[in-house]
Amino acid sequence: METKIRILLYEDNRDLREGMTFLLQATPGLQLVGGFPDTSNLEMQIPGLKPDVVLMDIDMPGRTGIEATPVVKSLRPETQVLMLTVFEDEDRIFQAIRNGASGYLLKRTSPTEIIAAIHDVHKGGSPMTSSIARRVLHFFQQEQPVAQSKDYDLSPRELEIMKSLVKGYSYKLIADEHFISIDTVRSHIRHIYEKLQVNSKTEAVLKALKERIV
Amino acid sequence: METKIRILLYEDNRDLREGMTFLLQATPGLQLVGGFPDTSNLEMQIPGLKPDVVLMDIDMPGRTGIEATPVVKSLRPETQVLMLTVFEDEDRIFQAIRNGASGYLLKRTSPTEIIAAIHDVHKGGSPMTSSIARRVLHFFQQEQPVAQSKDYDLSPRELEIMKSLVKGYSYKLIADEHFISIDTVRSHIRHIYEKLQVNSKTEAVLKALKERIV
DNA sequence: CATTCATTAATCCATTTGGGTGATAGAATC
DNA sequence: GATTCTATCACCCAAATGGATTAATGAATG
Repeated sequence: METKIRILLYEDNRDLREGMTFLLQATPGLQLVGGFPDTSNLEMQIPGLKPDVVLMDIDMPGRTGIEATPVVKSLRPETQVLMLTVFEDEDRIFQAIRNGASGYLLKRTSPTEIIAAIHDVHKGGSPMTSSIARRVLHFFQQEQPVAQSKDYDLSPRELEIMKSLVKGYSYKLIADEHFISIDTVRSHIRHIYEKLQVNSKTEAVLKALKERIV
Repeated sequence: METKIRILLYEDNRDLREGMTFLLQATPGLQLVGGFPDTSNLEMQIPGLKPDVVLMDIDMPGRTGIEATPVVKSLRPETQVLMLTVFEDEDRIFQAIRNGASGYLLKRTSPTEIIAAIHDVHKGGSPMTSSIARRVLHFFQQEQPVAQSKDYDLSPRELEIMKSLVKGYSYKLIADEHFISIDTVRSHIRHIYEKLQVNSKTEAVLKALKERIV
């Protein structure tokens, strides 16, 4: 065993924090470098303690774990944040993930699995309680299945124009971008509308995004 | 142990298929109901064999596992599809997930873990190799962190109008939808543009979607 | 009570967009 | 060689949109 994984713990519940502290200190290969009940001193603690992995509770007084996560990532991008919480609602899961969390465990996870997850996240994996993973996958599955995503058969040029539309450009801008006249742009766009069965820029853009045409 | 989990296997490599067959048959609690080298007879096999869990390879002759997955889900929605493959590229991962896969394991996963994953997916979880999970999370992290998602301070009414814009409605439609005059709609929309710092419907809709205002 | 904000509405005007129609040239297909 | 598809451009017209301004009402805030 070369260097130990440096762990920093944020958890406001005293019992839980002490339990985790005990667990982490008793585990070879891990080094607990700190444990705090709130994130008010993140800006000092992260650069000072240089943790490899931060175990982050969500519901804490002051700055929540969700708000603290992007701060950790900006202070020290190589630090991996592992959420360890009781919340299982999609909102909080996705907020945590979008904010830079690399893993998401429920507190009922066994000590063995928590230790495994710490190693896992440190190696570049993303440990997740499987019910959390299901919710994450569910998010993707609300979109169109790719196999039956219809082919609208846009020509190469029409696709380019479509992309410009999705950038929010006006006809004039698109014309300048592609060095063609505005009437040509309009001509392409009319063909696009016909193929997509829409009749306005906004509808076309929405359809293109939803059905992943661009 | 009440009823066994019914497993169906699709894998074109003969050695692998036989190895998996051996493993699955030797495991109590699981019942292998079939193993095939291609998905050409899905439409007969799924309703006939009523599998609880399908183990699906991606790269097969004829219909690939990615194309077969939505067919399985439409033939028998309660069947869980577990991808078992060597491909680790984001495209295929996301295609499989969007098409309805409930788990995604790499073939180098150990037999013990594969068995655990089958139980897991059958219980409603989503087992994923942690490197796969990392890629999935990475997808979300390309978006704006929520904590610093600016608050554009739209009024309740403006938010409603915004939502209608995102549905692709014209001014006239929005007016009808909310029983107000088209001029009122225009008034709200101008305020929205000012707050979002944009100056067209498409830009507003794109910004609303990207920054999750709606 | 004065001020601010949200909601409603209107008018004027310029620009953008959408629909109809037609036309030309080159490439590809049959 | 005829046909079809793509990309280009043009002209006309109507409808939709965007910008500037003004204003009345009511609710909320201070």
